[in-house]
Amino acid sequence: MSVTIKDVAKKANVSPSTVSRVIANNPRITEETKKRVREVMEELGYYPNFQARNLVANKTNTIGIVMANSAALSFQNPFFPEVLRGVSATAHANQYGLYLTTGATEEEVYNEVVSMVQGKRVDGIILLYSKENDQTIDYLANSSFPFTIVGRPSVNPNQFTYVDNNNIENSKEAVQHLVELGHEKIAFVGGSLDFVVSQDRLTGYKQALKKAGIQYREDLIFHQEMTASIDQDSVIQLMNRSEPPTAIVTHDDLVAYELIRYLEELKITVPKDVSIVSFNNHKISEHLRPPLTSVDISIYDLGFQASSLLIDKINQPNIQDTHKIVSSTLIKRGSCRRNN
Amino acid sequence: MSVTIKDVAKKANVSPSTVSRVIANNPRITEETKKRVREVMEELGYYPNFQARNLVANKTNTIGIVMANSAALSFQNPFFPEVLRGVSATAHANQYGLYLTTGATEEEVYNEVVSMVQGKRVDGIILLYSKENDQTIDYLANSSFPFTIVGRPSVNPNQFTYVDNNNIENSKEAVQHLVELGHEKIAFVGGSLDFVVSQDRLTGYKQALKKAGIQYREDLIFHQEMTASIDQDSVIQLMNRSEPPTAIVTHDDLVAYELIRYLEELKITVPKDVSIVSFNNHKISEHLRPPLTSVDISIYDLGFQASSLLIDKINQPNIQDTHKIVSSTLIKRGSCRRNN
DNA sequence: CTGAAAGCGCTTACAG
DNA sequence: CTGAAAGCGCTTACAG
Repeated sequence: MSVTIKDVAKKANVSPSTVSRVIANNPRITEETKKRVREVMEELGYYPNFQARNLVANKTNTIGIVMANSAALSFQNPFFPEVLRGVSATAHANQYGLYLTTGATEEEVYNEVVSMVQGKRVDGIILLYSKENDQTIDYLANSSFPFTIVGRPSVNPNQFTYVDNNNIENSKEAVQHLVELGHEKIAFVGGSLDFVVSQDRLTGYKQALKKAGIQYREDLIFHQEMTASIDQDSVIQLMNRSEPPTAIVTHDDLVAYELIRYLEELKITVPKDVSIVSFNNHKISEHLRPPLTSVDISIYDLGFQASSLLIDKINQPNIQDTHKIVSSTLIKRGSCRRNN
Repeated sequence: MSVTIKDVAKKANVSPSTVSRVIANNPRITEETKKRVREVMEELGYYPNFQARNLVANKTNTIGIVMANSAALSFQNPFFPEVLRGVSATAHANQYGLYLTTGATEEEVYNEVVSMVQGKRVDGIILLYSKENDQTIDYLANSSFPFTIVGRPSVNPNQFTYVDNNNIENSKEAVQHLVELGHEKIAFVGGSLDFVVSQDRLTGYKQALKKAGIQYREDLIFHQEMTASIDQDSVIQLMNRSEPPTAIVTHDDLVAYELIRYLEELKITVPKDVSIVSFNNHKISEHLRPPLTSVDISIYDLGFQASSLLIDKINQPNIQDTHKIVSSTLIKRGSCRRNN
């Protein structure tokens, strides 16, 4: 079998306890002993068994990453790799590994989370989403287990530690940009309203309209449930309205490009006939035609901060719940034009 | 503290061994006893401690995912989420979780892998890349630890279990497509030559040229080291050659679009002036302008199969090494045109 | 069909 | 400064 602490102890003529203390770099051990033990460890190729260590230390040095609903869908969301990149940076700097849920349904994800927590598979959890009436978040909230959320919790925000953008403000700004360009018929294509981010953006949209004295029209609002793809028929419907929009707000750049394509098939050109503002500012959006006006929500930072806050919580269990608002910027490019 | 097997045993008036057997659904336990024990487990909210179970069972039900060089760069590669989606599907179906490396350098990744293996943190490993002279792959090859590779190993392929596309053939086909359209000056923008996939595609490129009787020109070959972005200066250089290319093969769709943008700045239009064939067939490529001719390499499948093969290896340690070639298709779209 | 005991590989008071 | 012992929460031969 593998080399254990006993093998090292025997060969170095010390007790297993001493070897353990050398690994922990306990100051009460002589430098001399340490040196000798370390040489033997090297020689034998000793590596600590994580399971044994985790069991007694009650610590795993692992962060659990929980995706919304279905792993499969999350992987297709351009948000995911970028937020993970941010999470990974902090995790790595603090010697944490990453454990991913793979559940295909909300129910499965919930069960995975419960077993991660109760089974002590991870030291803390990052929820990559915030939605209403989510049993996973309810469970965590009642568990006193360290976790952070990417997104504003739907209720009692000051009882949670989370990171978020100011989504209401972002959306308001995006719409105001269109209003300033003379648009009044502005459609809104958002994600599922179960997600708080979608709710907030819709709120910002409404606020901007109100401020501009524009009547809110239900028939210009769309919500994409679940899928990462937009529905072509909805686009056709939308543009066949008696008063079709001259501008559209979408919730992701790739969705925006898909939309642009469908508009094109209807002989509608962006930005000539319709202006578009989007969210996420995908790396490729500045290089595409038309270059997309998009809100950069600092996805990397969201992940980075969520991970930092979580590690703080793990290390200081009684730390107060807090939140961080990550900055956003509206990047103006060629997908918007003054409405004549 | 948490509820343990002992608590359940006491309350159910059985021994811890029996509780353990109920968890394992051991057929030698009466249905009656099982029922009673399960009720108590439910009542007490018992969940098995993974660390303890893993320690004694010497099994973690976790797959380690190893990315090339740097986690940060891999996260930015569109290949990553899609291959992970495939891996996740099989893993989930077989009740495995996913553990991700976060290393920032090749050295760090190597150390993470060694400690994952020796520390028994995972049951098997999927290498998401194959490159030459890689200490990680060498280590795994000598360790008799279950692992699979996404990509053809650079040496002794039949001593490894891996999945791959037929990259030589794919590349050859892509180039032949351009040749058939009358192109002779065909540039090649590939990834770092350390990666076997890049080598194979270059080989396919050369084979296609040779077959068509076209002279190979070193000055039309570019390799992107590490980064996910193309270098604008290289594009300028390339197009300022005395005999600039009329067609370009790139290794990723998003790279292709970035390239197209830089060409545009030089007043070079795709496909009018230059045709482009790419790899990966990104979901968005059919919706963009120009729609990209791209080789669909079934990334999801690569992940799915790599994961399947790995789980087979974990369950049957003496299974023979094998490999799977995943199909690819050249998807013809609007980025190529006949050379006049 | 079930239990008592040993053990997985560590860590950590408790002694000395 | 170091060691012997107990214990983390499980599983699994070995008995009966």
